[in-house]
Amino acid sequence: MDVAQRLREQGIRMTPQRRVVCDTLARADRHLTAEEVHARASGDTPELNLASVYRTLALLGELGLARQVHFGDGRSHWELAHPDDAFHLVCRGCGEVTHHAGDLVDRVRDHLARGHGFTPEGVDLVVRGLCRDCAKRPSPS
Amino acid sequence: MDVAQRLREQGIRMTPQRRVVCDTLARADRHLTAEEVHARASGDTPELNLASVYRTLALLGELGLARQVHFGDGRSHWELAHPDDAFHLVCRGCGEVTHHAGDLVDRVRDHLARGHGFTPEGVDLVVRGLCRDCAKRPSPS
DNA sequence: GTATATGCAAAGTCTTTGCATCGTT
DNA sequence: AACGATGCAAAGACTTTGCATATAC
Repeated sequence: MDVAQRLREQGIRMTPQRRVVCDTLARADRHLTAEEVHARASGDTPELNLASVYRTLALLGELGLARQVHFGDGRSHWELAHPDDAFHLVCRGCGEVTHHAGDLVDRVRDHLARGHGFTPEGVDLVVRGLCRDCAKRPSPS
Repeated sequence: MDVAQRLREQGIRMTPQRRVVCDTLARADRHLTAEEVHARASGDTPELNLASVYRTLALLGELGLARQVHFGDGRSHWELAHPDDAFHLVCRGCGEVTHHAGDLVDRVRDHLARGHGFTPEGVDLVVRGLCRDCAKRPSPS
């Protein structure tokens, strides 16, 4: 975890709480809400307050170390920032969220870069629908 | 406005409040939050409660007549559903949100349709960055 | 006339903030 | 030792809900 270093460079302190939040995100198999980070991390050593989770997630976001994703359920979901710009498939049936690799996000960037005058900084691509398994079953809606 | 008809088909009643919300969305130059719809519509004839705005927007969303977009500011923004699947450019500088036409959203659909087992129902593509004007000025961050 | 929609106010979620205390540097 | 981070609790922002009343069909 080079987060400690990144923090030190910025004159920001590393604390057990921040470490736990980072580790939890790193270990996560999927995107976590603040509440979920808190739940998973509370098993760990230090007491961890939900407010601190929110503060840490915001901090990681500002530093570009974590990314906030909106799936349309009214909450924020977080993941460690990836170098590759995958996008998200959210299944309406089982709620599963999967990454989908591809160059689509890059293509969006390229497209905009070509004389449209808009400088893209972040691309959020979320596709909602039904995953293979849920499409087979009788539709949940 | 054929919304009245669409509602009747579903056995749902048309009311002045619902009409006002639809008209407000139709007249809107941009995506409106529930609060904004309420503010703009309150000048109109009937009393209009914010709760009814929320209820109407949800209804229109279910019927596929309006679309809910998340710009990452914690609120929902609404627009009448377009036939064309444009995506959204959100400027970090001035907050302006513009539609950007193109076949990118269609390409996402096509891509997924080709043997990935995921049935896309809705594609949310939001690009955050700086618009032409704001990019010229000293960066706001 | 009847079932549905509205208004109002209260409650619910998710998130942020103020402030005293604790802990990293 | 000093300043930033945490915990706690309270407040804030947005949205939903319960219930009596009004109203579209």
